[in-house]
Amino acid sequence: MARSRAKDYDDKRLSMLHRSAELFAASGYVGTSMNTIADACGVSKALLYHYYPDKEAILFDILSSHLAKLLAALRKASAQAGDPAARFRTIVATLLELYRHADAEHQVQISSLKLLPKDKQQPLLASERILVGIMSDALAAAVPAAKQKRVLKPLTMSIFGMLNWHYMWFREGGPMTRAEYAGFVAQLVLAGADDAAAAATRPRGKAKSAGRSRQAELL
Amino acid sequence: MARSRAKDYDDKRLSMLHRSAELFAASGYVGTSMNTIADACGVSKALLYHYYPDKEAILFDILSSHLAKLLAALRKASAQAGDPAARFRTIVATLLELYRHADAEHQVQISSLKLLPKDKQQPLLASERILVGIMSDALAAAVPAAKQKRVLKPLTMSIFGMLNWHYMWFREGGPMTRAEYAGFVAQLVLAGADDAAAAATRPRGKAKSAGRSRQAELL
DNA sequence: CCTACCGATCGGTAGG
DNA sequence: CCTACCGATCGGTAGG
Repeated sequence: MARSRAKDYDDKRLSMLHRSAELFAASGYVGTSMNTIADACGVSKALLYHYYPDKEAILFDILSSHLAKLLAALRKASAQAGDPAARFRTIVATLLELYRHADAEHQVQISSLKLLPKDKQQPLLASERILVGIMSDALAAAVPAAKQKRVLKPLTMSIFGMLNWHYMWFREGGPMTRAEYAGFVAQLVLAGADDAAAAATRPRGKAKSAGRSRQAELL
Repeated sequence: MARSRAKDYDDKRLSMLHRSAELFAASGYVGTSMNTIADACGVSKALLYHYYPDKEAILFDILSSHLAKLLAALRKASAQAGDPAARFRTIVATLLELYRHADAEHQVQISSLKLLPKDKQQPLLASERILVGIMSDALAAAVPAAKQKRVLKPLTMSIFGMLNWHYMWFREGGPMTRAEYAGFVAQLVLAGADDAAAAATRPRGKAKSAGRSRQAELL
């Protein structure tokens, strides 16, 4: 029964990984002891050390499996057929949907990735950069202004800002569904980015309204 | 010389507070020891305990003085004369400008406020709620769609998402100045929010372009 | 304002 | 001889 044993082993490992992420998210990485993790997972500390050589390996596994999931899904979404705007919308919706059960992993990524030694950070940061690149490429195809070099990065990071901040306030059963909020963010960008890019070239300008600045852009 | 003694005391306290925020931002609250803080500030641990009764008091002071600064500046900005769009732009620019020298405090707010006991969190969360309220009010006045109850919170939090995420990527000397990025964010919202609000009512819709969805909104 | 410490708890490992 | 695990405890360091 080596096969089913291995499966149990992996199920248990994944469940321990998620529980650890929840504890790290709530109390911080250093603030969560191996004893606490073991207790919360209902295993002995010795068993915990059977799965992971040390605490750092747990943190690394949380982040690398989280980022691997995001990367696989966004690669798939960005390869879909259809026009650039639809592809951009799909990428935004896919990312927000992936966050549904990964709030803890997401918070750990934000606040604890930097606690790893540099050499363990490196492959994780590389994955993050690829994710950003997928979003940037989709934007450059879907939004005219995003083709300007000075606009692409701020616009890309604005979208990650909106999506990556959602864990702070978004609640299931709130004013919008998850899919609705994804549509909201995507459309905010599709409808507003060109105007925003024009506005950012003259930050001291006293444009009286969005309408006026839209006209200015069209000149 | 009680006066200048008091001044020195306060200068020293503020400088220790900022240095502590930097250490907390880099290594986490639990991951930063009182010995490390004392060494980094060039004082003995005993002197550190002369300024603060315990480690928790340092964290609380970092957050409460940071939030007090934000609150005072945003109250002033929201009281300015002018049309609603200009006031909204000013609020966004003010917030981003305040973040210029407060990256560490900002990161500590995001990742360590929750480590305080509930009763110490409470006044800080109340300040955060007032900040959100100032932004919401400015939005409701400047953006037609923001008057819809289901739109106001997601839109408000999208703006905080963009602004509060900037520490992750924004660098002085990058593609945009701070003021330019503030103008970019404000205009993205002013030009795109009404479209976005319309899009979020039918997230599965396959609108072919921003133009089409703008028309749909006007019907 | 320092050195010398404390009770407790940390991450990690022993024997079986 | 291996793996999967346990109760107990190691040497060092934390906040105070």
